[in-house]
Amino acid sequence: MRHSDSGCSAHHHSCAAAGSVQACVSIVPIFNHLEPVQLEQIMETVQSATYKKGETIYRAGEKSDSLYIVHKGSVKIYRLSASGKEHMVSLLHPGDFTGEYALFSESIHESYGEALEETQMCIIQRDDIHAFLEKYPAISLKILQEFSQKLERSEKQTAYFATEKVETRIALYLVELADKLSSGKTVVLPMSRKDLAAYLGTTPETISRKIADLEAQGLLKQLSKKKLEILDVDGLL
Amino acid sequence: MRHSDSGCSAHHHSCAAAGSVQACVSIVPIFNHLEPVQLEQIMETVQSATYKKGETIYRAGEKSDSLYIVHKGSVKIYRLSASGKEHMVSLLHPGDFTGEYALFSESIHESYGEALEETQMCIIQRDDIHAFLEKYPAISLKILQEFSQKLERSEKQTAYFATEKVETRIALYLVELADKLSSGKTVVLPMSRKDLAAYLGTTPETISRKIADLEAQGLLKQLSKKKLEILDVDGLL
DNA sequence: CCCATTCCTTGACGACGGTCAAGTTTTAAA
DNA sequence: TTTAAAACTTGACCGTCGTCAAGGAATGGG
Repeated sequence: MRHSDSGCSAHHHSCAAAGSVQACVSIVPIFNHLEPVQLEQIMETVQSATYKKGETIYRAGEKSDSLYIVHKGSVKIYRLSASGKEHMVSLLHPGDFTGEYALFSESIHESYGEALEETQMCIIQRDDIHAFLEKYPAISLKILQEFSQKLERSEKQTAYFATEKVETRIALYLVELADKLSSGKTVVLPMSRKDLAAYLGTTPETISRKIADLEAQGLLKQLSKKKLEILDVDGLL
Repeated sequence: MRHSDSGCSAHHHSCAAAGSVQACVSIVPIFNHLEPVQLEQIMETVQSATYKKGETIYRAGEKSDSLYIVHKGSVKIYRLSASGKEHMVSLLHPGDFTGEYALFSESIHESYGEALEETQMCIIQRDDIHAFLEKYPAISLKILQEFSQKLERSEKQTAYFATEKVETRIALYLVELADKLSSGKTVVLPMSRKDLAAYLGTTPETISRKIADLEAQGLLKQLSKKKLEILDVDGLL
């Protein structure tokens, strides 16, 4: 097992030896089913890094050779199109990970990772992951499960873009959010209009307008910029 | 290893015991690196089925518990949106597979599979696959590679839909096709305008119009309905 | 070969939503 | 707290593209 320390000395973000990193590994679905002994082995190889709000974690074009797990904070993954438009791929919270592509083929990042707040990441090198997979094949199955779920969601997402108009995509997003939070009927938007637009493939202006329209139709109510009360779920669909 | 014969007796498509199924397994990237002995074991568990043009292989809502590998012919995978619009997810050719989601979690199909011509499929049951993965962990790595590639492509696809307008998507599709076929500058569209529209998230009318526009701009030339000569790759991008 | 069906193309029209701009509110930094 | 910057909203305008409709081309079965 290689104890690489690359990625720390040469960067401006702060790094730490694996200290309270334990939680980081044990909250990830990929690893959280493992025996304590195995967990400990993995934790020995984990790098930790913290990023300030707005700081870039990786950028498109850079070599990609590690798995990033969010420990604390949140991370925005986005792509830039040839025409310079931003598309947000996903928003990562503690326990989520990124960099999967790198694990199984030499590759470079096609997306950007950016901390949305003070964020701590756990980083595992590809070679270390490979060693674990050989040692504990059960991990492969877990990763395969995660991958197939991600794939399923990504294809569903693509289908939405291909077949639904913006208003429908926004409505679907709000309903999905309400389901996920299951916080009654009040939804808290987890990001700015700009980011939401980048996620849903539209513009901040259209988001504002459509939410206003939905409110005018009596389907929801804006409690504040970020807080919406869903009044009629079926009407939204 | 279980030798299920479900899916044959009860259906109207024709089935066959594993006969000339050998090629089927050995052409798949997932398996083609295995030893002959291992290949043979897998082949013993393979079901074979043939479908006529237009025949449905599986539909959304059905239980999903096998991996489908295309042996001969071609298959269209598509989704139907709530509003009834069709989105083509992919077009499968010999060596391609589908049904991956099912392999790692109890699940039902979210898409439809339809034979576009006389097609022969090889079918492997989930339980059999699982047994192989435990026996030969190397297969997991291969599948993980395939998955991460599919995931990468799917996210790129989503980004296109989110950020590019229809004309750009069509142009990008043509260029990609030209690259893949590497057949000089002549491209043969592998599907009808209707299917192409379902793939690119637009309508047959718009496809016709945009291709006509591109021709008017001198970027390509229609040799026939399905044959296009790319005149200016850079102009298309 | 003929006919019916499906596929493709083109036109007219309008809706959806992107862009630009201006004004307002919120946020964060000094 | 004050001030600058960023975020949000709303209006006006217009380009892109989806819809509906009609005519022509290609395809396949009898």
